Amino acid sequence: MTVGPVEIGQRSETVRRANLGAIVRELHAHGALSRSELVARTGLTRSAIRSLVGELVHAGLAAEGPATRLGTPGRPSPVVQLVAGSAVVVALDIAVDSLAAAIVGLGGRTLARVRIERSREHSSVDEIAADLTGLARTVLGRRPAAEPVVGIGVAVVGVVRRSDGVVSMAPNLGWRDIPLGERLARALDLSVPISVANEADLGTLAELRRGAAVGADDLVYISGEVGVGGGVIVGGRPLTGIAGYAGEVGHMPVNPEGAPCRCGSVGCWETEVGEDALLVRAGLMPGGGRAAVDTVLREAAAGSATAQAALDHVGTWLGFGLASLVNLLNPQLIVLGGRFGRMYPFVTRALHAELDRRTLPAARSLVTVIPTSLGVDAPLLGAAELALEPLLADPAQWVRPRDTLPELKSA
Amino acid sequence: MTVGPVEIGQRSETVRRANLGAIVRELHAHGALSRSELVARTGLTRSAIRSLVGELVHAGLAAEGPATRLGTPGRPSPVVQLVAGSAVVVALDIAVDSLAAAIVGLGGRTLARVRIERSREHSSVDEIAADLTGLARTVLGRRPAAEPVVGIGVAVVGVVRRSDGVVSMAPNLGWRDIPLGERLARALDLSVPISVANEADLGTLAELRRGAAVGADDLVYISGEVGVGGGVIVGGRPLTGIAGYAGEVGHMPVNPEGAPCRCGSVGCWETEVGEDALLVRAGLMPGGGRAAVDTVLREAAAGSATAQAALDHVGTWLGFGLASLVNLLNPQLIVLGGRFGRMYPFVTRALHAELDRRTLPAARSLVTVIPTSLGVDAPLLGAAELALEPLLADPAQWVRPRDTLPELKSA
DNA sequence: CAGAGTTTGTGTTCCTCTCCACCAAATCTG
DNA sequence: CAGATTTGGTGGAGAGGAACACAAACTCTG
Repeated sequence: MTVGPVEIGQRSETVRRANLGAIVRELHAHGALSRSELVARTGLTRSAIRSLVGELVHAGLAAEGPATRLGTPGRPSPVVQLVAGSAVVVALDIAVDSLAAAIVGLGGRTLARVRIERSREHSSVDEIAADLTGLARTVLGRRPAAEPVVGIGVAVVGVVRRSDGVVSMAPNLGWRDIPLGERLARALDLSVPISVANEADLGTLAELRRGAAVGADDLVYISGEVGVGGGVIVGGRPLTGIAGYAGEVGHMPVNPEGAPCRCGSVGCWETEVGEDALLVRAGLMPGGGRAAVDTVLREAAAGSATAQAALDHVGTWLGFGLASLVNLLNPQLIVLGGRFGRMYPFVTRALHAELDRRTLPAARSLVTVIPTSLGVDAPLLGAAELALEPLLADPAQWVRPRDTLPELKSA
Repeated sequence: MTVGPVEIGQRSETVRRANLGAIVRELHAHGALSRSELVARTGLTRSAIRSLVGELVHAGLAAEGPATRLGTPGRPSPVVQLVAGSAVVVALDIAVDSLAAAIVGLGGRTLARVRIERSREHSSVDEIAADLTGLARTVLGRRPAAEPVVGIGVAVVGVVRRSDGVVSMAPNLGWRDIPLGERLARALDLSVPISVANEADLGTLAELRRGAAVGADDLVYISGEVGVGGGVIVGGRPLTGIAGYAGEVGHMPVNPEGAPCRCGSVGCWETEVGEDALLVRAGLMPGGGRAAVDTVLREAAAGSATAQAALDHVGTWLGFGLASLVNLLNPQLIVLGGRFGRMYPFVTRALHAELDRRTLPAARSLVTVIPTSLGVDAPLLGAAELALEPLLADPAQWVRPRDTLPELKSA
């Protein structure tokens, strides 16, 4: 219910921008809304809504449709909707086992999407950049019309410096200090801003905007893939930290007696709840990927004590780590994503037992743990949201400024 | 450099309010500033600054003094300063071993202050409320003139629900679900808003505004008293969580094999780095308080291997827990407060070694660990800042609205 | 010591945005 | 079908900040 911080030193133009942004944000989040609903949601007057919506319509960003019959008395209110084709972004996802690209329009509609499997051997920047460029061209070709592209968002399994899109570390890819943003910007050659962020952080954003966490302003998302990632929403805003490295929950030290971690440390959370920890305890080979995890789940469902013990181990340690997060962040919601989402029914008992044991009652009573509602595409959707952010924050840039009012008056 | 989030649905009045707030906030944070410095800092024009400062002066919240000679060419700019006596708050602090009260004026000047020792036996709400009321009356009597009181801020060693000032748990006081805000409001009978918050959270705020962390928008503060508390600043804003319970770092589980904690859990961070952990390892009796800690530090300085080993243990575990926070929050600064501030020189080696071992290099390279620069009064100052917050956010409420401009014109 | 240059305060004018009041339109209810 | 209710449209009013021109005060230079 609040928009981002407004810079000090406001002018009337700033007000217009903020109000336009508020309207676009509401429409982006909730889909079609009648004018009167916009009045109620934003607190703006009918006159202001009329003027601003008129401007959006004139700029082609929004369209007004006929009123929906509600059965209530009073003049029906026309329904306003963002035009998905008025501005689109390219979303890219570099996951451990796959690459994906999508075209997503204003309002959040996916206009085109493609995902390919990726062998873990081919992880050089050149190969991945080339593959992604190909995917991007594919989806750009598949979009219905020549919708204008206003941004590129990239999700990547690695630690990313937000300011310039440098991947400072990605163990799954073997990358260190790779200027991914720059590389992809050059390869795609679209001359629009490019934003790169961590896959889990973007999954969190997607969950907040389109998934199970809509409306949860204080949120923790844990993504279990090969490694363990996470994202945090604080007061409705993504937690980035000073450089964008925040949310690396997988490398919280939890066990002083633990096993060595890929990051170089010992006893990281990931070494207890990561994919390989589960597989090894279940008697399987490490590195088995998603299929192996599903095997464990099937075995547990069939009554295998070994499989269930492995899942209990993961569940207990999940609860152990989550207890830290609950006591530290006092979140409203914890969303388990990635493999954890599928494991959820098998780990929930151990997880909750540990959480009950180790969290402060006050904070415990307010938090709910749920599985993700988005599939593998969560980071991809989050990347789209990230790329759309500038447009939502300041739609005025895309609105032709001062020839709307006379036209409105004469119309 | 940013003000708080502005509600959607802005009006011109909102703009004025935000700009007035920005000016007051700058003056509150930096003390005296010339008009031209205000222009530079806020981005507002000279005209706007003139009008807004004029209004503040007219309302008595600010005063303009003669220009300071800078030796630079050009017309000198008058210096604007907040009038500390124009609005004051009552700050209260319920610490483990002491109670304190202060009168703090706009701009942050402490006009009166008193602190008394408290025996740990007398911890009932009635006793503490009575003592605090007495202290408050004392400082209110000592203030120079009859400055108007605009708020009350309370720091307490316990977990506090921000919305209504209920202390949900305070092991040091033996409290559970105590409506402290309500009790104190009734006892003080000042008919001004009262805000209650955790002592460490308020220490963090004080450190951010008045201490070693000025300008650090992503900050972690760890306060070591009998227990271990903490506060987090994210993007310049205090992290509260959904109900205000955030920052309970003392109860992050860190050691599955650890000792039982007062909170009912096992292996909390507090059980490894808290006061008693140090004392017992140094061969002293637990519960010795500040004096006992100082004894350990003296012994270590004198070369005692036992004392230094105990400090190394604390330092290592401090680093272990801080590593979680660094990987999770990617802060710019970590401030060690309370007993940790005094321990700093003795634990820094072990702490940094552990931090180096367990944090992601990217995040590690950006974070600095420093001891606090504020003394025991940090929470008290933070309580004052908390109580002043509404005034800073919207000084327009305290400004007589619309009789300034005519006067300015005729003057 | 005087004039040039620089910086800042002052006051006016203009622009933009929002709000308010009134009227018109569309729908439901009895 | 008439009244009630809700909402949209329009024009005027009010408020706030920006831009501009001018005046004032200070430093620097010769």
